[in-house]
Formats: sequence, C-alpha cells, structure tokens
Amino acid sequence: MIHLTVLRTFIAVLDHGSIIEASRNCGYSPAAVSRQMSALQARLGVRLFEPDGRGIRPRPIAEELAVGARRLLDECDQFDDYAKGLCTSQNVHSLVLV
Amino acid sequence: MIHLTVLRTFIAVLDHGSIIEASRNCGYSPAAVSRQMSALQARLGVRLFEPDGRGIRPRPIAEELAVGARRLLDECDQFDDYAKGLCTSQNVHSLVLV
DNA sequence: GTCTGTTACGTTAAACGTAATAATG
DNA sequence: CATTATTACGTTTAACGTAACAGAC
Repeated sequence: MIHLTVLRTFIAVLDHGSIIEASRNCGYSPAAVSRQMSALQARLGVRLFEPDGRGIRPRPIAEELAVGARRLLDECDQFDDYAKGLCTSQNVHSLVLV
Repeated sequence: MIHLTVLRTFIAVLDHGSIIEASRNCGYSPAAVSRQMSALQARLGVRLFEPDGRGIRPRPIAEELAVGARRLLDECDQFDDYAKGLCTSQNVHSLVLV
C-alpha cells in the first residue's frame, strides 16, 4: 500500500526543489528524504528525478504524479477534519447527556 | 497522520463483525487487530466499539466514521491505479523511443 | 573547498506474534 | 469447556540519524 508520509515528502521535494530543503521542512535528515524517494521510485518502477548540477531535477512524470498525489493528500486532510468533527460532536453529546 | 493500514483494518472489523474474523482476512493476529483498534480510538479520543457478549458491537459513531474511511480508501486505490497507469505508459515510451 | 545527494552502518522505535488472562455463552 | 477480546512479554523489522563518500560548482 502507498505510504502517505512518503507522498508528503515527495511533494515537499517538488515544492522546494531539493532534497536538503525538503528535509528541513519535513523534519527528516537529507538521507531519510533521499531514501524515501529511492523507495518510491523503486515501488513505481520509474525514475522521478534526474541529477542536475549539484542538485536534482524532477522528470515530467514526477509532475504528473504530483497532480494525483496532491489531490489524495488533500482528501486525507479532509478526512482528518471530518473525523475530528465527528468525534468532537460525539464528545459534546456525552457531555450533555451523561 | 492517519494510518491507511489501520483504516483498512477498521473497515474489515466492521464488515466481519469481529476482531477474529477481521484478523483472518487481514493477515494479522487478533492481538494486532485489537491493538490497532485501541490505537485508533485513542487517536480519535472516542470509543468506536462496545463489548457485546463474547464479541464487540460498533457504536453509531463507528458507522459514521466508516463512511468517510471507505471513501478515502477508495480514493487511495484510485491513486494507485492512476500511478500505475502513468508509470506503465512511461515504460512503454522508453521501450519505443530508446 | 563548499554544497548536494547517496550509501554504509549502527541504533531506535513502532508493530508484530505468542502466550497468558478475563469474560461470556 | 469453547470462544472472543485484551494485555504482557519478548522479538522482529522498518525507518531513522550520523558519518563517510562521490560528484558538481
């Protein structure tokens, strides 16, 4: 099954344009981010990034994948809100009725 | 962040009506399923199940949560298909063009 | 020489299974 | 006594950080 944490890191790498900057924003070490991207590529069977000078450049397939990834992550956030709303209303009920 | 594996297990428990049956269908031990449900309840701050005879009975809040959970899991599956489709077409291109 | 990404190595922490326990039918 | 769920215990394994390494400016 797909790992949401890896997907979030993937988006961070695209947004920041480098492994190091993404690692700073995700609370991971650069090594961890690099490994997550390697694992994602291995899982998909596709290279998402190419070397570019000292850094990396996303391949077109990476931008395409990001479209669906961003959407899925948004829906996960929506579910979290949905669940949180359900459960706080639940607690209000018990507060009132008990 | 929410764990998709736990969400899948949660749906399996609802579908099968017991920890043991869910565990058989998920490839987990009953203890693992029980712990996953305990962790989910702790995370949400809500009891999702109640004891019922020798088994458990989902509380109404569990069924409500399941609506959003099923939708999210479906969207994850759709993303997997989407990603797989992107990457196979990518591989076809490289097969043709290289 | 500095900066970025990757890989090797050891460690840590989350999650598991087995087995023991409690409770119900 | 059989069945279900939970908890305790030890183990395994996935993922991490540090550090060493390789390539680009």
